[in-house]
Amino acid sequence: MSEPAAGLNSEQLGAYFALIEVGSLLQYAVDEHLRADGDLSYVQFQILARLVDAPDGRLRMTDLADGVVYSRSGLTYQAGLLDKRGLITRAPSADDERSVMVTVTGAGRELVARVLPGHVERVRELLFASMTEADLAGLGSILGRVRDHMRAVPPRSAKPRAGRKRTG
Amino acid sequence: MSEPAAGLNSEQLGAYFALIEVGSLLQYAVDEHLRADGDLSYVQFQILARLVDAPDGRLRMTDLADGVVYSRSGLTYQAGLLDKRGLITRAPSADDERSVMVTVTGAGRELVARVLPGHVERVRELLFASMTEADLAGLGSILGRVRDHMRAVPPRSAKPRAGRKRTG
DNA sequence: TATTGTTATACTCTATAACTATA
DNA sequence: TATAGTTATAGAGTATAACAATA
Repeated sequence: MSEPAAGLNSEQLGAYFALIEVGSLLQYAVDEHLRADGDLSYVQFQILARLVDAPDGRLRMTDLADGVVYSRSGLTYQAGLLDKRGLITRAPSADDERSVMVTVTGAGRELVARVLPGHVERVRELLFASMTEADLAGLGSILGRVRDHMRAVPPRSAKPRAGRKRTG
Repeated sequence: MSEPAAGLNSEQLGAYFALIEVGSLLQYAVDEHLRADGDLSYVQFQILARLVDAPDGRLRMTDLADGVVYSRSGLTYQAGLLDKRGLITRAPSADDERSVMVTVTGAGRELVARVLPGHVERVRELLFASMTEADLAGLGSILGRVRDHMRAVPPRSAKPRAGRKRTG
């Protein structure tokens, strides 16, 4: 990597490493907080947060999996844990008997509300404390476009990110 | 999170989510490639890459752990895997008999050289393809400063504390 | 005593494949 | 046949604590 790196100049390489490192450190920090403060993994928090944001606090398993980028079985596992703790409920959908609707319970909402302040506090402290207004605008703009691009790029393996099952 | 989020404005929230998502998608993509192309996890690749960059291709276990931000035992586990595959060697340090020096082997260097082109290709395709020169300069500058800040921030109470004090 | 690293162990998480049931 | 989800299972990875050796 001290070499030209066969396609990335040193400025790109630096930005790439910084992005990976910042993302990792940030995730590590918030994950630590969520576990200590709410006994939640980051994934579990994301699931709950999505539900809290959803109309009626309800989403199909598949929609959740699409968002969290998990295998179905992985989501079933996590949903099982959240269900056991009374943070969500699961019931067959009325529209489509194959589907399962996941709903946040009051306890789930309360837990999210409880950990959210500390969560955003960490984020602000780590990510935004050292940024100017211009930095924030620039970062948001650039990363927003990058994200859109990433989502648009067809996955190499040519299958939808949602259910990536190797060989079905 | 549809609420004011108790401390982050919507611009900050958007930047935060974009950062997490971009970082995750990027890591997922390169990890997938490294496994398919070199049977390496991202962590293993990082270890090898650091060694390739180090003088004489050698580093102490502790220095590696510091860089990769893992527990010692985790690094020992990963080093064991790489050692078994002949990609690194381990030997007691001459300076300090407690230390273990890790060295990349020729096979290790070859493997890194083999996967690197595809690796950077993915990064360019996903991360840089949609960015302008100005974007790159801005992103590198901002994230570089954020990383320095994150590294400088004293880690919150490690863990043993039940209720975290020391809010600043 | 503090530091370096390994080992033993337990646990979390994720993915694959086989399965059921609905469409 | 295709889709939605669960289950069984297996494997990778990580953290903790106990440990040995060296400083």
